[in-house]
Amino acid sequence: MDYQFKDIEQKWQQFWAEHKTFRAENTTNKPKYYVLDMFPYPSGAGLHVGHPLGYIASDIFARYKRLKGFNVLHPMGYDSFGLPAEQYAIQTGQHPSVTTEANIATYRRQLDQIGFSFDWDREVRTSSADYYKWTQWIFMQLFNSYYDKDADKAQSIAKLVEHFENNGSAGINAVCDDETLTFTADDWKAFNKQEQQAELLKYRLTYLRESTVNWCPALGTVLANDEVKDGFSERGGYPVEQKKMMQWSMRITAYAQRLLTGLDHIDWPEPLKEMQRNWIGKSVGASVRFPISLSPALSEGEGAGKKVSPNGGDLEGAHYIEVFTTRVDTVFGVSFLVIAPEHELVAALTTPGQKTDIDAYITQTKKKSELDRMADTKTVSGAFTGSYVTNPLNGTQIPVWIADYVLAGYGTGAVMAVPSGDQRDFLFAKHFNLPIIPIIDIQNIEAEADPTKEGKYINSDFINGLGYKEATAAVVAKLDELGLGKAKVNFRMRDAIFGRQRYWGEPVPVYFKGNLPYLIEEQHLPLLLPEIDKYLPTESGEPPLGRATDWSYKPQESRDKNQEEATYAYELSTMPGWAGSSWYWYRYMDANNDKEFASREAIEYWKDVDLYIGGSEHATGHLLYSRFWNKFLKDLDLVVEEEPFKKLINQGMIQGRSNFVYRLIDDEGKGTNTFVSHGLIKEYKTSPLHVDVNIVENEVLNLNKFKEFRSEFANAEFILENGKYICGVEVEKMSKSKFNVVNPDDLISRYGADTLRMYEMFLGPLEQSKPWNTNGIEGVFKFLRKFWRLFHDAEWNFTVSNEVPNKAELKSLHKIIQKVEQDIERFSFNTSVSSFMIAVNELTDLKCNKRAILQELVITLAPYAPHICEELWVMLGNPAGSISTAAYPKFNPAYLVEDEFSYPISFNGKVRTNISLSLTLEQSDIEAAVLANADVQKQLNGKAPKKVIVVKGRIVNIVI
RNA sequence: GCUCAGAUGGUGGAACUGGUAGACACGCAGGACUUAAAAUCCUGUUCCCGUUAAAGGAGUGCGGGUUCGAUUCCCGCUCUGAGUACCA
Repeated sequence: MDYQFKDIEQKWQQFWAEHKTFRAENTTNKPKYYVLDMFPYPSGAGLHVGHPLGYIASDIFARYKRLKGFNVLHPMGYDSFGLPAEQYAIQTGQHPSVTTEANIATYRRQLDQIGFSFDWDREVRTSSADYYKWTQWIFMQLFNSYYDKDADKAQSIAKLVEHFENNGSAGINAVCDDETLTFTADDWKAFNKQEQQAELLKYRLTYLRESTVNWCPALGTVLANDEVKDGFSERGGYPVEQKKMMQWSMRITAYAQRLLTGLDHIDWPEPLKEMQRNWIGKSVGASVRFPISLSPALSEGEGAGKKVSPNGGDLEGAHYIEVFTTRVDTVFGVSFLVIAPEHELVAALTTPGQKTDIDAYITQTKKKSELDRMADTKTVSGAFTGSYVTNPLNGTQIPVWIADYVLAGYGTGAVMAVPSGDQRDFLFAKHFNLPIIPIIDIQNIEAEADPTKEGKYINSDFINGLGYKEATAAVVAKLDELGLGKAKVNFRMRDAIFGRQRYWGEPVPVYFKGNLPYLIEEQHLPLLLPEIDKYLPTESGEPPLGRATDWSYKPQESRDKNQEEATYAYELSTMPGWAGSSWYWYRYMDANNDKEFASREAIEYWKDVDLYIGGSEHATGHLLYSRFWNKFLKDLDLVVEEEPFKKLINQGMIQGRSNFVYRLIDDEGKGTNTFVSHGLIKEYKTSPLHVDVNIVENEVLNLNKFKEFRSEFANAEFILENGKYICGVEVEKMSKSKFNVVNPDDLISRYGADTLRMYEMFLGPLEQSKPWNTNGIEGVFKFLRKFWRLFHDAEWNFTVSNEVPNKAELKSLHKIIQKVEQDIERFSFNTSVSSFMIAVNELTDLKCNKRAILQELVITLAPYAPHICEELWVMLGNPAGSISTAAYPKFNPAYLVEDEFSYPISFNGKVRTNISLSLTLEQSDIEAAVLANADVQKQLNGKAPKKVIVVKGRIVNIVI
């Protein structure tokens, strides 16, 4: 029979499912290998050809590792909580679980027909209660923990309570919202329960606090920083504004340093690590305190000499402005201070004379949206508060300004401005006519600031004449001595906002008593998502869960006593999309466990993910949060590895490749029904028009299908070149509106899954982004037919011989055995596909149908094209399904050695002659033979060579 | 602006640590088979010059360098893509 891919693929997919061929065991003697894909959000659109790219690569790798004798865990699931299902529910009233279910069914069907070797017994769905029970459970562990800086790990909150009871706040070195509050053990005991809870909330790793959040009015919810791109929501592209709200947050900042150092120990792409480093944004510098001076107006007369703010307001104990700087060495160049318009001391620092200016400026800043503020980086603006601070090192009076280029959210929201060394400060100083003090001898500050670290300091008191390093050390030491500054590390990363005002997410297992959050009892997990009638926020602006009729908690004690009155309202917001995906790889280890999130045994066996394949768009979201949760779970000794994903590969994005037709424009400028082929558009006036890529083949438009494409084209006429209509091409995002979506289902029904799998790999390097282009899939399909033909005679009868293979055949086979092994280990699947084509071409030329060769070839190809290989494997007389546990053929380098070899010799770098030599010659003989060769002698022309270059025992170049 | 990645035929792309650039595939051209088409198979295909065959020259974004020898290493530049952006 000819190659009938449809029958073959259906047969084997069914076989694998029925026999659970790819089930992974948690107990075996084999070494483990965990291959993970980023699980998909099941969207309504289904899969397009870009989605399976990474899955195919990981599947090849997983199948290959099985052949190499590993017990491979290769699971799949769905990240099924999320916005689109909810938006759809709002529009249609359809419950999100219904759409989600339907979408999962589509995904499953599409995944199955590509022939992946997933262990479906371990499937997880983040939206199913037996999964999110454990997401809620981990939330509870976070709530019950604080970060101990001395131990550098998370600890139980009970330990903190114990410490407070015995020692008060003294001796606690923990990550906390408000480090200034101190109390004794007696104070603590005197606090009532409410006050104690309020204090503990400042330490908990997940906590509730009023914070500025990214509020998206269109979506009616807050978004995390990584979900906002350029002032718009990542999903939907709606505008995002800043708003103060009580919000759940995750204290990821406690882990900033560990998240940073951990990057050095994992095998991830460097660009991705770099993105995480930038996101964490560590800067090493110093904090410096500038004592607030009396305003000149108040330095005489009534109130003179009193530590009050210039406008008579209370400074609440703050007698200085604290700034963060990475260039403390430039402190003598400070000519003004700038604080953010939102800075808490602005009101207190504003003198009566400056009040109008400052108020006007603040109003103006507030009006500017976040987006304008970002776009407008050219204009210099600001206002003088009227107040001064004192330079702690030389007593200079320094004016305090406000300006929106200083961000309230970073550092202390205040900067010391050094116009000679910082360009923004320079522009500000020029604009407002403030002094610019040169502080380094080689500085050139004619036209712009010069941030050099070379040269010697000038105008800088005790560091004059020093270099950068010594100066920095000297300044830090001096500030430390004065108690006005110290070395400090600052991180850009903020705590992650954890609450979402949405319905379709995990309910937060928390109820409120006296406005403070308390955890529900563990035996009441999971806290099920309630049914509601509509998915919009309530009329009073509460999140959708506010619509639930019985959304309140009865603690166990009141349940026991059957007390009706003791019920407490549950939290109304739900968890963000990243909650469920921040630990899912552990669930796969023990997916059906209803006692624990995963058993200790399972975790100790599988440990971590050996290979993770997914897109780089998750760099600062999922991949960072996952590392954070993993480290937390490690601190609690619930998991065994510090980092969850040992090796990570980013598959490139598949872009769309749009085709265009060119409509002829008539003299009046109106579009006609005539279309001009791409090569001729310069000679006509035309306008481009997207055309469905599925009716274009190798840029040639199928004219009949085009006439059916839209009714208006039924009578279309064409101006052709060489009898064909050639379409234009452009690379764009894959989207329905651009008619460039290629559906894997179509390709599979035309060419089969094996062809699709190999073609996706053949397209180019896995990690490179590239436009999808179906041109060329024929080549892979032809290859598989050729491969099939190797096992058959001219009448398509299965015919293999038991003859002993000859040297040429063994050479072809072992070349491919070695190549595939090397390529898979290097993740360069595309060149392997080429090598298969070469091998099969060679064996076809040799008319080789020998069992010994073909059997091994089938195993080698099986990870790429599993269906056809399973079929041939059985035809070769092996038991069905056993190919997945076969052993990868052993490479024997002896077969690659040739009897005779030929290679080129260059003279002065130019190739002049080709030489053939017998391998029976000894190494030394080879060199002599080359020099004695007639062609070589002719080139040398009787002279002795100046130099002879030998590479791997061969003379490759002779310098005359 | 900063950080990172990249630039090789008509196209996708090969070339592992510097050693015959363009593997493999697509496309294109020619041929075989066929009444014809499709499918299949064979041959050619970096460019220039030339041709019966040859022989020669140039060539991996641009300019320089190191080297017997550079797509590969170094310096400078141009362009493309990605991330990030008043981060003090």
